[in-house]
Amino acid sequence: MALTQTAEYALRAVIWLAQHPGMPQTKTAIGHATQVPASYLPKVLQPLVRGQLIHAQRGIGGGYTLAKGASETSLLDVVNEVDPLRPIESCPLSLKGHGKNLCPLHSLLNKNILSERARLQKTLLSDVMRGDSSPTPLCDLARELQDQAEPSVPLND
Amino acid sequence: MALTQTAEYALRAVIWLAQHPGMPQTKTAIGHATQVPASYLPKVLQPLVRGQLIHAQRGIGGGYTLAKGASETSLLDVVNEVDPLRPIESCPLSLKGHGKNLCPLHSLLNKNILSERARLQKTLLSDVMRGDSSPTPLCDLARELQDQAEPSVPLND
DNA sequence: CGAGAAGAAGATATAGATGTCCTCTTGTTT
DNA sequence: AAACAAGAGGACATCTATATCTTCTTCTCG
Repeated sequence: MALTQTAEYALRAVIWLAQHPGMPQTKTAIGHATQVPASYLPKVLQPLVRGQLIHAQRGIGGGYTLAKGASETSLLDVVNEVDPLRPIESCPLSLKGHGKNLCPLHSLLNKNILSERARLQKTLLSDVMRGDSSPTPLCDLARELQDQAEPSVPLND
Repeated sequence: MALTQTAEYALRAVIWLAQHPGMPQTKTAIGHATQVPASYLPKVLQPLVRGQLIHAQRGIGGGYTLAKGASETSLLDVVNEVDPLRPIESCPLSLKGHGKNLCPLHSLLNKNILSERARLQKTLLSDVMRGDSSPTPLCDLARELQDQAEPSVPLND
C-alpha cells in the first residue's frame, strides 16, 4: 500500500470533519462513520491537532472540528502530519550522502514519491468532499450510517 | 516509503545480477555489494526464483543469475513478485464492492498506485544499470566494494 | 562415490506499526 | 462548586514485516 493505514484513517476522518463544518464530531461518531477504530482515533488525530489542522474540544458537546476551511487544507498536509512522505535525499546504500546524485534506481523511486506528493498536495479537502463521477463523498456505507441517525444502541465505544 | 524494504532489496539484488550476466552471484556476494543482509537474501529472492525471473544454481560455483536479458524484465516484474502492487479494486469502507465506482478519495489514491505501477513497468533493468546523469549503477559504495576484489577476510556471512 | 559448497525451507527472534485500555486532565453544564 | 462528558497520554497487547539461524537437499568437483 502506498500510504500507511494510519494515514488512510486520518484522511477519512478529516474528510468527514470537512463535511460537518462547525459541528464537533466525537471520536465515536467519526469512527462509526468512517470505519476507523474509535479507540485508535485519538492516536491518529492527535498529530493533526498539534499541527493545527483540526481543533479538539473537550467537554459536553465537544469533539473534533476542522481548523480551517476545506479548501485551505490539502491531503498532503494531512498525510505529512501522521506519516511524513519524504523524498529520497541520498542513496540508502551510501553512508555519505551523494548530494543530489541519486543512482538511476533511487532516482526513479524518488520520482514516484515526488509525483505522489504532488498529487496529494494539489488535492484539497474540498476536492474530495463531493464526487464528480461517484455520488458519495466517502462511500455509500458511510452515507448510509449517517442517514440512520445516531444509533440508539451504540456499538461498543 | 512507497515500496517495502523487501522490494527495495529485491530490486538492488536483481540490478546487481543484471550487471553480472552469466556469472552466478552468491547471496554473500550480493549482500555485500548491495548492502542487503545476506542471511535475508534467500527469503527475498526466492519468490523471484519461483517467478522465473532469476535462476538459482546450487553447488560449487553456484549462485543467482538473471533468467532473461536485462531488457526483458521490468522493475514492476520484480516488485510484483515480492510485494504485489495492487490497484484499489473497491472502497475499503464498503464490504460490498462498489464496482468501478471509487469514492473521490480512493479514486485519487488509486491514481497514485497506477502511476507508480506504470513508471515501474516502463523501466527495464537495462534502464537502471547505467546512469545517464549519475555515473554509478547502484551507488558509489557498491562500486567501490566491487573494485576491492573479494575481501580476503569476509565479514560474517 | 565422497566431500564440500551453495541454495531451500522452516522455526525462531526482533522491530515497528497497529490497536486497546485505563487513568488523568480539561472544559461544559447545572 | 459538583458532576459529567470528552480528549490527552501512557502502558500494554497484537500483528506483520523484517531478519536470523539451523537443518536439509542439491549440485559440482575431485
